[in-house]
Amino acid sequence: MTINQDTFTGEYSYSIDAKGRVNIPAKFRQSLAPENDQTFVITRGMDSCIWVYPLTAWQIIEDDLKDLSAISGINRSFIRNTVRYASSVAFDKQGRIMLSTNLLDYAQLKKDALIIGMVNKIEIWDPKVLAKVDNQNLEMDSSEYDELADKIIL
Amino acid sequence: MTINQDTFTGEYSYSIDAKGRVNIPAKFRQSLAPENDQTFVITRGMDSCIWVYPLTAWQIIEDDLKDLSAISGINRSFIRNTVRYASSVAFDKQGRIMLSTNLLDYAQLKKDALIIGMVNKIEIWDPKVLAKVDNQNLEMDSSEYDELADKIIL
DNA sequence: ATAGATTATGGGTGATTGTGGGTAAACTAT
DNA sequence: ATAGTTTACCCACAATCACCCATAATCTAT
Repeated sequence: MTINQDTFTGEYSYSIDAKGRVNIPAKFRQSLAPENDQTFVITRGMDSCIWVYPLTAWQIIEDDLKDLSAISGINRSFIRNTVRYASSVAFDKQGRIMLSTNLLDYAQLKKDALIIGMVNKIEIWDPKVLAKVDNQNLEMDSSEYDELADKIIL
Repeated sequence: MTINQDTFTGEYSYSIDAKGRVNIPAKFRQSLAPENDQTFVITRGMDSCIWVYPLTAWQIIEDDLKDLSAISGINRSFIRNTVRYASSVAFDKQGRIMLSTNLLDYAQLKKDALIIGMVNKIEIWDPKVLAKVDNQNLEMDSSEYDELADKIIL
């Protein structure tokens, strides 16, 4: 039950209420380190989903970004698309966070939300959108995939 | 009887109760190293079965995944597919773990469960499903087998 | 073989969790 | 300022889960 702190795994399906709130799975809340002060940073993901970081993890990303110059296009793109939409949110007494309409639109979220632990962060997906992306990934060149699978032995 | 820690062999047949709980064979619980805190990580296996890892073994996998940059799409997809169905579970005072309906459905488990030691992990099968897969494997020639091993991730 | 311990399986109950909604404070734009 | 809107905080309730106890079957050691 006590996994590594600030580490998230598993898939959970929740619903977004009329006010734009989603529940953060209890397991995720429990593994969130106390230093985070029950706070996450939500932002646009690089896929059509919302990324949710523990506050302290995000602070490290910000520090790293300060050291990056804008020479690399990927850096500029990352800063523009990711940092730009980031905001910190604490969860309420019921364990929910509020999502801005901006982020909801970006991730095409309506009623149902799929919350997936991605080890160091959390992703919030619309189920249909994720299914589509999954299919696209199946068609992707698998040699890189095999390389990864060689490194990480299950 | 001094076996290696976190090493599992043998086949046991158990029943899943109405609440979705299965017993972990006493021998397996005893060989689980104390650092695991009586905790396993369960996830989808290859074929229609559930994989059960000692917690510390899974943490090594997670640590490897943490080193992958999320800028690469293939990395994100790999991480997502690897951890998506994983969750950590401690066994209760009677030595049982709870299986989510998601995993039960995936492995087509109903009442009877076959628990098999796979050296570094444990597999949970529905007896009929395993029998079918065994037959398929007999019909497969070894060249197909090798090809598959290259393609299938994990 | 017998007694004691361990194991497998079932169930009960209080606590937690997910979800909805209410209300008052804070903010916006006229 | 005022009306309208949004946000923060509170309460409620049903469903689920964690934790405890009970019992029968099996194993262990004398």
